[in-house]
Amino acid sequence: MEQRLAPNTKLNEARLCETFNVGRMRVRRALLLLSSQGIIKLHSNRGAYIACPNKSEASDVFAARMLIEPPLVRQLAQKSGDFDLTILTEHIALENIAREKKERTEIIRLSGEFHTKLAQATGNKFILRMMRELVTRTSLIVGLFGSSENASCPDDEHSNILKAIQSQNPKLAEELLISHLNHIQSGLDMETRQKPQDDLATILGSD
Amino acid sequence: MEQRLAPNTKLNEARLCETFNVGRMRVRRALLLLSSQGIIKLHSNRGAYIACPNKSEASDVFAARMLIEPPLVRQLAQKSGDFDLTILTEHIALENIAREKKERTEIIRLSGEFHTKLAQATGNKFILRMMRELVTRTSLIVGLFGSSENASCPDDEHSNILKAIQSQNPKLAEELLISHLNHIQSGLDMETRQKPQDDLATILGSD
DNA sequence: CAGTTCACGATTGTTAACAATCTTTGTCAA
DNA sequence: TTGACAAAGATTGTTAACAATCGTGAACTG
Repeated sequence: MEQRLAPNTKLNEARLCETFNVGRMRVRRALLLLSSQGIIKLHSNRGAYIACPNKSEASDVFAARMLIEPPLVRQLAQKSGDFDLTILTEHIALENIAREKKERTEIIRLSGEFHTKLAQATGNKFILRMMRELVTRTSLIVGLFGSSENASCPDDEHSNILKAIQSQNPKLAEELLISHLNHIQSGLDMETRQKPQDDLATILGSD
Repeated sequence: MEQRLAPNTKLNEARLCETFNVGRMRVRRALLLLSSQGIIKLHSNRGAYIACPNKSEASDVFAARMLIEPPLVRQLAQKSGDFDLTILTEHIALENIAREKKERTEIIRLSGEFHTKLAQATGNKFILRMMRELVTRTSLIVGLFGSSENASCPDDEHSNILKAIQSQNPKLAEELLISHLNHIQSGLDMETRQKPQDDLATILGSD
């Protein structure tokens, strides 16, 4: 989610055991769950690799988000009184702080998390889960196809979307979100892949 | 999915090993995956149980479907030329056959599968996966709260939805689907739970 | 007789050794 | 030098034994 592990990076079981000080069972359970979410791919007898979405899968993710998120924000805006929007206002504040401090990985993480929290605001567990998956996959895709500067969402689009929701303007909120998703997608270069990567231990070792 | 296992049924590991002639590892992997999809619940040190959705979770599932499916069929109807609808026409045929033969479990399975195939028709893997999960959960819910006669979807609503899609009438398709979902939901009695159940082996043994 | 405690049995969680598979490296020959 | 082949090493998959936990029922006490 923070793009510290590039697609196709191999996740060695023994390495992970040492890194996190757990037995192989835990590691394998985690890998299985991650693969069920499409975050990694398990190749039989060959190990686990960070998923490397192709063009088709990438457009599937965006198509799915285009299907789900617009009705979602519309619903939030329509009955904004029914929902708890404080998570969202607090989140915008966090994003601003991170942007001031220029904490790159934090900005990336929060950019995705905003969309997750939109789903969270509905109070619907399933919508939240679906959104989590879609956002995670989007992170992977942006890491693969995105140019480095716009890896995060454009500066104040999140804030504007939230304002539209708060002012109970469903139409505007929906439009802003659609163009926001379009911005993200158009910032990608689907032809050229970004740098590959390795040396797993040093990356995860910082925890 | 066929409602052969009632909610809260315990899934004993040793039993499953015998039933399917596999080692414990396979069984535990399967249970972990099923729990990640919310089909079963894993209680620490106490085992796996078929999920037993409460009222809140049930309404979450229907709310999620209400959010996703209407835009989905609208999209199918708008560009029905872009999609392969043969799966759906063939499916309707299967449903009719099963209904003639009065094969109850088959009807239930196919009723859910229609909605899955709507998602499949878009060709979008993620939408398909989400729909699969939602349909599965719906099966559980119908099994729990549904009166026995309308456990399946009303007779020709699926057929009408498909016709609306084929005739490229997005508005009608969306309306039909919404009222279809409403029919399913209103057929539920959220207060009284249906029969519990046990004896796992005989149920799964038929395979 | 009701309620509590304890111990046993059953079931799940974990570990470690073993088996199977793949990758790599080294050797040989063309 | 390049290719194929073989053996060694590394990594994943599986199995079985062990440890920990929980539920149940019997025994005991008030």
